[in-house]
Amino acid sequence: MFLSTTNNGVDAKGRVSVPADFRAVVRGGVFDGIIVWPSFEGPYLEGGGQALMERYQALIEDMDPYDEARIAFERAIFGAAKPLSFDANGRVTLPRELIEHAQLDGKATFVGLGSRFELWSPALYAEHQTRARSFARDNKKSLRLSPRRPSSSRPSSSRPSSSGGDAS
Amino acid sequence: MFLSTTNNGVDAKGRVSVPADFRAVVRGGVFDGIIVWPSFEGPYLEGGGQALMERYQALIEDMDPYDEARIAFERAIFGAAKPLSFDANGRVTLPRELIEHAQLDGKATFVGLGSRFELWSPALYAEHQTRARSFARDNKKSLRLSPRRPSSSRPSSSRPSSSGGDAS
DNA sequence: TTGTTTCCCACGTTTACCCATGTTATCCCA
DNA sequence: TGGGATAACATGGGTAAACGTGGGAAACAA
Repeated sequence: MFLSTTNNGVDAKGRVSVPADFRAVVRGGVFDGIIVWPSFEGPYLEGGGQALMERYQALIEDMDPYDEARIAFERAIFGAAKPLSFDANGRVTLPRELIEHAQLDGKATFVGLGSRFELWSPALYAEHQTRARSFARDNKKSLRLSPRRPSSSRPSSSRPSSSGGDAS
Repeated sequence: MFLSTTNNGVDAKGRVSVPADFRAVVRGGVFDGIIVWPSFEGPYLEGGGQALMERYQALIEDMDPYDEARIAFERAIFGAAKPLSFDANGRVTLPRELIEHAQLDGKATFVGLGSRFELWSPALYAEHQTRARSFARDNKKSLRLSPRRPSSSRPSSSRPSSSGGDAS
């Protein structure tokens, strides 16, 4: 699981050290590296291991072969994704397009997000963070613990809670 | 898996370098090359390795023999598909009709789409790329990662083979 | 012949691999 | 508990191989 935030340098060749924790997450797959693509939400990159790509592929292959949404996703995700393999020291070389998209200039911030991660220019990330914070403050009321599991013994809905194995 | 987008040159002889990553995907089959056909959706080419063709064949053979859609697919894909073998440097020579269909003029953009790829004129692709990205952004909610299906133990070549019509 | 296609070689650029070094974190033992 | 040794990590740079590209000779068809 990709966790926490790390700030690493990007040298003149576009190389950046992937945090050791992140490397440990993707270790073991046939492809020893990460897969990175430009976000279509803003000036940052998204990434993950090969397993993440395979999950996307499984999702997409469930759609109709010539569905418009399917083709759009294929082009937006697979078409823009770059597999970046680790060198002997755990670094990857970011292609120029990705550096430009994220406006990286000597530094890059890895943000772990569980099943995937993001790569930001530190300045842009700080800005994004403050905005996200104030957004969260203004909208915190909508962040209640959703009706995930009414574990308090009140059988309000007639849902027989199919998987009852919540042994935590 | 075909990933990322690459822009390569098409010389006067119609030769174009297939990206090394793409070559690695199809390596190992009996036919050392790619199979390309004109898309019936627009001015671009579609392609893949021999394995992709076999998957299409399996799909089509599941349709009724005289289904109009089946005949159309057979003509559009198999009838127009050209196997292009690599030369010593990993290039293929595009036939004239394919170059004309995709309106290639000196440059060609390979777009990896997971199990297959597309070949575009860079200018035409740039146009479609922006559309695909905004479409994907607007519809990304339909791409939920969470319902991870437990049946994905075998990533590729999901040949059902249970219905015994497989008389090879 | 003339035109087309296939094979071969040569070249510049880019990339991946290799080795070296400073710094931080971790461990062990006094 | 503190300090030193040691390993892990991040970083910098040089070199050889891979990659994309161009052109020409030989084989083939018209």
